[in-house]
Amino acid sequence: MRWKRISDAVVRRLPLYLRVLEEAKDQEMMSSQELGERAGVSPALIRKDLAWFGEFGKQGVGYEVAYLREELRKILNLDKSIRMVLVGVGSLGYALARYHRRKFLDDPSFTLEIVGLFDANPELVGKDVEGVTIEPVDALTTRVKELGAELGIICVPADSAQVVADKLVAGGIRAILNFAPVKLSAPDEVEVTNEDLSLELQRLAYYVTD
Amino acid sequence: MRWKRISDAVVRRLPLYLRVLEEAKDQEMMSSQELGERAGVSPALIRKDLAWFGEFGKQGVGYEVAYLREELRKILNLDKSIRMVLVGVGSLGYALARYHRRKFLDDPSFTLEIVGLFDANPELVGKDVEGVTIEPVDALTTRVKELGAELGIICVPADSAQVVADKLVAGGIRAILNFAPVKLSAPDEVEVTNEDLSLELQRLAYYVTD
DNA sequence: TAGATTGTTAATCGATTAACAATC
DNA sequence: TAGATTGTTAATCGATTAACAATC
Repeated sequence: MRWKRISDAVVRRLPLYLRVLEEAKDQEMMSSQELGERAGVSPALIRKDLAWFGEFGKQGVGYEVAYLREELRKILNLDKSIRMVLVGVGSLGYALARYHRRKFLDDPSFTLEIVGLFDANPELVGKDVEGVTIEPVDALTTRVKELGAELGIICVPADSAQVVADKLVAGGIRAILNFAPVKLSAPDEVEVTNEDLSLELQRLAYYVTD
Repeated sequence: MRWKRISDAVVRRLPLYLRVLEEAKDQEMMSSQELGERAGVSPALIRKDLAWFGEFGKQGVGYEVAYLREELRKILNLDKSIRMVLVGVGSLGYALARYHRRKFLDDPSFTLEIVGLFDANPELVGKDVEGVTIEPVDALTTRVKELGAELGIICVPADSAQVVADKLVAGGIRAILNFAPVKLSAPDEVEVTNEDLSLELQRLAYYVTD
């Protein structure tokens, strides 16, 4: 799958469409109209987004739910297993690890697997979280290589986040989800998403005017 | 403070600017050039963003760090206390509650206060998290009113998120940060932000192509 | 066939960048 | 004063919407 560079705005909506299709398992066909209503997006935009990747619909009829769902899974690489590591098993890291491991163990169609957990605290090392043992963060780079991990989740404090990111990158990670409140620097090939909850709350405070 | 409707793209950047200014406490002045580099935004955009709210700089010199910082705090309502409630004290809710309570108790300039915690599980009710006691979710609406809460954080499972949101809205909440994997519906006056971690991971999977 | 809906092109809208006069 | 940087306007860029021919 080698498409031209697709805008992030487009990619961001695809998982949303996928979710709507997965929630409509009972249904045979779905129009861009209906998909749009359920996803909160205009029908024109949905057709335009999908057009970047091919032609998936039938004029006069709409999209075959099962077919479009599988095509979206392929586009998003969700048709194959994706290995992830999570670094920093504090309360947030633990919550995320537990949630995703459970989802992975429960649902065979959920292909995002946490294969490694790491922490700098020796007291946590050796502990088990839903079938994965916490390892020391020192050997992160080599372990990422050994595990073949492609996606990293950072839940460490702000001051160690960049060091961890560098190690993940050195280990060959392709994308990072960062919960530490810092702007990480990484090579252009590595996709970094900052999930900064403090920033988000401060933003919402703006809307709390009397 | 009654500005015309400011674009969300603008508001979203303000907390970022604020953070840079807070990290430069030692510094007297800062140009849009420098602020831009540190925040990862072009200098022109910074000047344009700030221009929506007034004139804060001096030509030929730049911005006074302490002054702009306080002005941004006023714009974002961070100069006054903001009361929040969090609903759903599972592992994610617990992690967020603990993190924010500690930050609030540690740092006197951090004005976002979690004043109420709620859960449907009777076993959790009565438990304490960093000085706040978990209450039953039944009385949510009246408790939100009593506490004067303005901002709500939803960490309940997907199937109860909309019910909780409705109760928060009925209680007079102004903004919601939603971690449940569903698109919530709420009146236009209520600002809803979805922090959907599964969607985010699925999006990142797109960038993990070989 | 008649009705409906796609894929796609053109029009619109909004956000970012470039440029520069004003001025500290 | 000379140099620098703001605030602001005009130009550009990109994303969304509207419209419609193609076609199931």
